[in-house]
Amino acid sequence: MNTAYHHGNLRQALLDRATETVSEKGVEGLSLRGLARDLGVSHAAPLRHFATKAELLNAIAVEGVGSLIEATGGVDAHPSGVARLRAMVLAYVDWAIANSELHHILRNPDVMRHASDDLTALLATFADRQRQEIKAAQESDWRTDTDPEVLFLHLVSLTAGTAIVTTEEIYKRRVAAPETRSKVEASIDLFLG
Amino acid sequence: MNTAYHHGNLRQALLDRATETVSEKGVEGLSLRGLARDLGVSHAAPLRHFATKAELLNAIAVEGVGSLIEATGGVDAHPSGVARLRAMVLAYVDWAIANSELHHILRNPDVMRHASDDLTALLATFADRQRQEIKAAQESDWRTDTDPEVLFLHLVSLTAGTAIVTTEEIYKRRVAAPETRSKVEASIDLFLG
DNA sequence: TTTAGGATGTTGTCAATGTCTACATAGGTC
DNA sequence: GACCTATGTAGACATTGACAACATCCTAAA
Repeated sequence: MNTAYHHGNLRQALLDRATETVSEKGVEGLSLRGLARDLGVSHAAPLRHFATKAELLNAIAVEGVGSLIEATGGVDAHPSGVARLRAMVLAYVDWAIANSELHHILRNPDVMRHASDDLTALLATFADRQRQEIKAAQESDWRTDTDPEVLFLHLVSLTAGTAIVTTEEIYKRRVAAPETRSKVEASIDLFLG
Repeated sequence: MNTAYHHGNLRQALLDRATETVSEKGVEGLSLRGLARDLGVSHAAPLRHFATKAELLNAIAVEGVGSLIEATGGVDAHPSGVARLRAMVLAYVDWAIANSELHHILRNPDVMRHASDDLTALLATFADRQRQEIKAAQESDWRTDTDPEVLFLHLVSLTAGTAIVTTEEIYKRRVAAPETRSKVEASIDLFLG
């Protein structure tokens, strides 16, 4: 039960604290030793759970994508294909806003550079879901004359782009405030409406 | 005349080599000392030009945005507002594909975190240009019934998203290949058409 | 109940790195 | 020809990622 030795649950504590630190000070600002200090363990303790810094970042990303998939999963209640698509995009953006630290980590090339098989598999799962929703929407008579792959490209671009623009500091200030959320909906509806 | 001391033009050499290194090994993989070794100068020589690693990365980003602005600048020849908008978006995406290293650097939170005033000013310039093109397009009768700020949000999201999706390893494989370029055009036209 | 073995932490160590300080030299200016 | 500044060098230090050797707790098999 909640086993573990001196600490209790070091692995999860590392993940949590690391997520905070990265969102505050970036990947550069994250150090395994600093993490160990924060949690009151010895400098090498983290290595028992993550052999390398990249491995830790990757684990955070896995958690993140899992959370994203979960957040965009409660979509099945909606009837029409387009409504589901819309709900999914908005759920994505809302998730990115609510979990901007995780979202930033997923966007960080230095994290994705070392993506594990687990992680890429999860991302593939999510992409499949998007493709599937496109198909369903087309079957319910939405943009039936357009190449599904073009719609997919558009969806992914727009979704990722919107999440970034509403989330990253550099854009946030310049774009869409105030009333960001309602503008996001209007923007999405340019595609889905 | 190509002045300078032992090296010749260390500053530019640092920028160039650093850009290469970052695109190969990421920001984490970039080290000032490694850079110095590559260029055959002493370990502290780079500090004469960039007091800190962040400063170097920032300088690269400034170069990058400058190049982007230049690349999207040859747009004025086009007549209609929408055609100009279209040309600008495609120029952006093409630039991102042709200069994916620079594009990645601009997308890296660890770079943007330390953005200088110069850099943010350049980015603001680019954003202004985008806003202006939207206005021109609306004046030539494109989507006149839509809030310009919503169009701006949509444009920025779609542009950034498309560049990312066609450029970053994780997406590239899964989206739009083959014939990426023609799909990109088709996707953009869903918005501009 | 004891005990072997794995999981988890600790301490010690090493090379590499960012950054600082003190020193050297080249080139242009008065 | 004597300075001054830009540029580069040499040395030093704290921090870091990573490895190895050792310690301790926990569990399951005997």
